[in-house]
Amino acid sequence: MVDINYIRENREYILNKYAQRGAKADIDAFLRLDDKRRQLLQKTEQLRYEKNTASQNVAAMKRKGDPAEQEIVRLKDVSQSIKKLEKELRQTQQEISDQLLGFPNIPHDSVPAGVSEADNALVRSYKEIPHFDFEPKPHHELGQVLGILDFERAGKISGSRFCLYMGAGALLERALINFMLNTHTTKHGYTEVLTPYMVNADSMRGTGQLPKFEEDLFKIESDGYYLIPTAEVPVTNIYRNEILAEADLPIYYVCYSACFRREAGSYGQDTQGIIRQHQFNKVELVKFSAPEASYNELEKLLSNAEQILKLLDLPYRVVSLCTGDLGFSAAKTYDIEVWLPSQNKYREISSCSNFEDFQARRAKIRYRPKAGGKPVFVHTLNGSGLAVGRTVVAIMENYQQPDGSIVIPDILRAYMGGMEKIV
RNA sequence: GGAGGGGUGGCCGAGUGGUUUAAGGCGGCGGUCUUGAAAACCGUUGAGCGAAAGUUCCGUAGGUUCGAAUCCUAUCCCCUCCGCCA
Repeated sequence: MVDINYIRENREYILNKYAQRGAKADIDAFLRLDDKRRQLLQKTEQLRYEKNTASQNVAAMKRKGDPAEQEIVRLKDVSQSIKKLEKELRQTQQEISDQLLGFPNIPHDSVPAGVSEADNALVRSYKEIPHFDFEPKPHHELGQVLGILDFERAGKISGSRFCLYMGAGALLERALINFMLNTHTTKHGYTEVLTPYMVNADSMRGTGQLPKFEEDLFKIESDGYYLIPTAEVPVTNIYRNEILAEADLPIYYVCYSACFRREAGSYGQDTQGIIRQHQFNKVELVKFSAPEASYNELEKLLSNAEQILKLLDLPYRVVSLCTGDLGFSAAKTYDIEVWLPSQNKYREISSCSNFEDFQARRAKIRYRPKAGGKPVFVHTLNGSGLAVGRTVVAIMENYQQPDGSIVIPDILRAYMGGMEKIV
């Protein structure tokens, strides 16, 4: 959520930034509504003041035994007016907050301007694009031949965009989860958490999935719960409606979770293999930071995620998303893209974002400055560290051998009972 | 699923229609005293909106009333017992 005062005071700047984003937001209509609200509020409070003081008089008169009927009759009118005004005020406020919840975050000034993926800026890349002496196969072919991925039976059990891992495939997925968690907890200073996979609507609103992106979520209609599309939701909401101490910051959490996405509107994309699934595993990094430190924390978080790919020795590049490609809640996002030989291109495997106070404002996550004074909204950040299924894809494709077997990266062997190769 | 009990400030806890403008305690902060500390004593101590006056907030949302923490309705959460259950 964007600060309403900030909108009031920086109309031009925001119009410009939203234009860069390609966001449709009628700021002027919004500001007119805000004016109306403040007028209503003033009138209401005046009347309430009158009511409160007069009510005390009635109480005093009654105590003394004086007749108060005349005053009571007059107050009846005042009370009616207040109710009318309050109703109008409530409606206006609701309208304002509805609109405000629909406004996207404002891109940071360091974000490159652009309209689409093609305008994203390359930050750096790691490792040469590998050359194969044979035609590299896609992971789903390799997986089916090796008997570690079974899409047909997954379709029978659930439907399309689900997958069934067998044997060494399941073990590889589990090994990666453990490897990632261990690396982030022991080398990068994150605290491990394990959260619910079903959350309420307030949590979804807090991180920005609701109200705008309901169609992307799985909902448990009978109970009003939503399946989390990322651990970002439950982990960020740990501190919803709380005031932290400045000494608590920064907070680093790492969380493994299954993630659930409806993938509405992506029909026909990545229909083969496990690139795009309704359910997938992810290890997520989440940070709560003081505002002045958050961009430095973003760089550190990004390099923590990159470290996983370096340890697995997979080729990747980092891009800074342009204004037009930025997600709704993010002020700045780096994507890490891993090389997939079968597609002959880089594919997203992690997305690392600074949300500044956009989520904190929605979720009311604040801290009290050491120096004293009013509570301040924290900055929230998160990034995949990494998407596990896509890491499996990258390993299978980059470590495949001419005979269709897959060499296990050194660092993972200890997590797989010493296994060196999937044959 | 059934029966009961309960949600009040950072925490505990009083408050069943009108000086509650939320008592009291703990904790925190400041001070007195002290070589320093503890103890004791004194003071202070929530959030939102507003330039301010002021106003709102007692789980949440409605309602009754001139007036609601207090009464009514709905709803969420927590606890106890019973049933079911990994």
